[in-house]
Amino acid sequence: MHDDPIPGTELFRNLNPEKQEKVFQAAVDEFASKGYRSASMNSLVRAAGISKGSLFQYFHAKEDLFAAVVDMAAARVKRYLKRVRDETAELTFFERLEWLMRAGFAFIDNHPLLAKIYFHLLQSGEAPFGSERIAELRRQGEGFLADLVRSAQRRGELRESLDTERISFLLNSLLETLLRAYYTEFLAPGLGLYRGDADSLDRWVRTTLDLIRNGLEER
Amino acid sequence: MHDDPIPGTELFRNLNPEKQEKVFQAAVDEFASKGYRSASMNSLVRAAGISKGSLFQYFHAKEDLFAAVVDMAAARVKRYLKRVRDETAELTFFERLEWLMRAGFAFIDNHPLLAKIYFHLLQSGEAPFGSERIAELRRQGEGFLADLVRSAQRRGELRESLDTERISFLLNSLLETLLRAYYTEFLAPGLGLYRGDADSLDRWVRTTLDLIRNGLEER
DNA sequence: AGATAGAATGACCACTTGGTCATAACTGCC
DNA sequence: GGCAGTTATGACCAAGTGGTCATTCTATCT
Repeated sequence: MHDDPIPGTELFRNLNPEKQEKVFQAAVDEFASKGYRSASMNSLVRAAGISKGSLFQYFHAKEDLFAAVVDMAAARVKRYLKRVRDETAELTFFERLEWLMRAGFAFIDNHPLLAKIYFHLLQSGEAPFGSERIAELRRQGEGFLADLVRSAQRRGELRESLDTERISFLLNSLLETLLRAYYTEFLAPGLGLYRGDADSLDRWVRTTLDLIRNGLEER
Repeated sequence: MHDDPIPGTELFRNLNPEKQEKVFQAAVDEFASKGYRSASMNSLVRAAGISKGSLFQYFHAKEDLFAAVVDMAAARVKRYLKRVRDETAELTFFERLEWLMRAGFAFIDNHPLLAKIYFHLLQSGEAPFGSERIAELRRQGEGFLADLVRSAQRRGELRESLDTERISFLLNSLLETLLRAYYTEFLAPGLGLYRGDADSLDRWVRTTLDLIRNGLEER
């Protein structure tokens, strides 16, 4: 369906797809559960059931393998953002935000490991490549939100006076926290967000949207 | 002024204060710049100018040393929260929030390394002890915000219908992101928050408070 | 069956890790 | 000075790291 370009050395790209998949999936598992630094090529190799020599013939270095995994995660996220944007073009700003949140939860349900890698990178900055790449990923997410805000302003749904860029950053921060807490145990202890069921997520979505829409002040 | 209890073994507690300070400061430096896992006792020992044997006589394990550093950071944060609460008791909710944010920036200016350790722990969960300790630190911060919200509700400043706990979580998320981005380069690329000057912080404070107070909807 | 090219292997390398412990150095007391 | 008790030291340990490469295996073609 989505022909992602195959990463790695020519040798790896010529491998039969099942073996490619097995190796790549083992890498995703390893990086998702331990992060870049603590991920171990030895344990990866053990899990994938191949020899260390082979792995290093498929990817020249740990760094390259991680970059390939991140590329894939980022591409998936981008596709999901694009889909939300296109499918909600006719809706109001707050309806679009709601869609975005629910699609985010669904994305985590469908790709829990990729989501973990993606958000972990965004939050920790722990990566072999420079932080420029990370900043770029952030801009991608916030730029998407900024587009939503601007087009809502044009339609008169949001106040014209808003500081679009800063507001997008703050919105992004709210959504990111929510999504991270959905799969991270200690982020929202006792608040029913971690692995929450549909009802619980519903309340979170409503509460968050209400804050963003109306603020807290009594009037 | 604040007599924090001295951590470590009896031997360490009997050391002359300058040496205590030298060792502890080296630990703070190391954990702040590398996080728990990647912090190296070898490099710490080098920086402190003592032998490895001595360090392990002062603290039995890396884990103990880290716990001592975290205890100190958490105690400082707690004191700073208490101070804000007491000194702003007469102000309105939004004035108090503003104080809280500005005091947060000042805290980072005064204790950049401790702040880094504290927030890194809260965000990454990377610690030798269980996540219960981390959850407890989170509850401390969010509980503080929840108190502010509730007392403002009693005074009629905020809507009664608010979901206090969830709102506190969201507010905490906003403030935490802002403070983290103040000392982290890649979190808000190109938005003038990282190491921002007084004017820039001013805009951020105003924009954030405006969102929290009024929301985004045109009315 | 034999030759050849391509792929798989794991012993091996230099290096780092947290932690130990026999020994050495220093201290105050008689 | 000689002794005793305390503190400092760094060589050493087992385990782990990312990465290499000479060797072996395997599949294909003649």
